[in-house]
Amino acid sequence: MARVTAAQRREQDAGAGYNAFVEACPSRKLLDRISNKWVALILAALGSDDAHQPDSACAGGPRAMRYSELARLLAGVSQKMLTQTLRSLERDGLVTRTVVPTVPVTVSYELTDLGLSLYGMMRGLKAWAEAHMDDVLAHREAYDTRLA
Amino acid sequence: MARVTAAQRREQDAGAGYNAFVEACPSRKLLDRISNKWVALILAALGSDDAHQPDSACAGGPRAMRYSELARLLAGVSQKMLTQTLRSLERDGLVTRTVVPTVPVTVSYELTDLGLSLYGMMRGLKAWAEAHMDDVLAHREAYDTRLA
DNA sequence: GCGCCTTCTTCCCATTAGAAAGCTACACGT
DNA sequence: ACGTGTAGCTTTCTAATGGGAAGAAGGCGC
Repeated sequence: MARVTAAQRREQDAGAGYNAFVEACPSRKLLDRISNKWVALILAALGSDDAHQPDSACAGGPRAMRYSELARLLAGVSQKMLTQTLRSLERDGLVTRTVVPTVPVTVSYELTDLGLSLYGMMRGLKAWAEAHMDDVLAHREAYDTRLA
Repeated sequence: MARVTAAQRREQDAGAGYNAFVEACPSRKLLDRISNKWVALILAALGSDDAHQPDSACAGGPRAMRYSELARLLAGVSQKMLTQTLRSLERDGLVTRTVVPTVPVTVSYELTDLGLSLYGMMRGLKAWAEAHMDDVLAHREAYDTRLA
C-alpha cells in the first residue's frame, strides 16, 4: 500500500501535527463513503419517491425500489457501479437487499433506519445545493469571464 | 460525449420518468462538487481551527490557512489535487485566494460566507459520521464474516 | 429445446488521481 | 552579481478507478 506509506512518511515529516485528517481515521473513511458520487443519488432515490421536485421538499417518503428501477431513475449510472455501490451500502448497513423469487428474480432495495438517518443529512445537503446553486453558478461565470 | 448520449438514450427508453437525477441538472452538478473527496476535508480544515476533536464540536472557528499549512494538515493530498481543488472552490466562490507579497510569496485561503454556510452542512455530516461510525463498522464486520 | 427477462459479472478502454520531479519568482547572504 | 532557499504551482508518468458492452445463472413461456 504505497498510499498509506506516503501518508505516514509525510506525517513523520510534519512532526505529528494532526490527530485527525489522517487517512486511518474512521470518520474520514465514512466521509469518503458518504461522499461517493452515486451514494448520494441512491440515497435520494430510495429516500423519497419523487426526489427532485424543488417545491416538494423530498417528501415522497422512503420506499423500496427494484434494481432496474434505480438504474432507470439514476440515468447515467453504469450497471457495474450501481451494483457495486448498492453492495457497499448493504455492507455498511444502510440499505437492505431482498431477493424476491418472482417469475424473473426481482431484487428490491430499501433504506434501513441507519440509511434513513443519513438520508436526513443528505436532504439538508440537497437543500443547500438547491438554495445556493445560482450563487455558485454566478461565481463560476464571473470567475471564467474574469480570466477570459 | 458518449455518456450524455447513453444517458439520453436511457432517458428516452424509460419514457421521461425523471425531471431530476439527470446529469444536466445543476443541483446534481453541485452535489458532485460538494461530494468531492477533498472538498469536504478542505472545508473542514478552513472551517475550524482544530477540526477533528470529537469532544469539541468543530468550534475552532473559521480561519485563513496557507497553502503549505493545508498541505500538511490534510496529510495525503497531493499538491496537484490540493491546487486543483482549491481552484475549483475559488471558482465556485466558496473560498478566497489572496496572495500576500511576503518574503516568499504566501497564499492564504479563507472561506467566504457561502463556503461557511456549506461548512455548516458539512459539520452536520461530520457529526453524523462520528455518531454512526461504530454502527457502520459493526455492520461491515458482520457482513464480511457472514460470507466468510 | 430455444429464447427471453432480470440481475449481476467480466473484459476492455478512457478518464482520473497520485507521486515525484521540475519550474518560477524573489529576498537574502556572500 | 550570483547562487541558495523557500513557497506555490505545473508537468510528466504511472497506477487506480469508472464507464460501456458483452455475457453468465436461472427459471419461464412458446
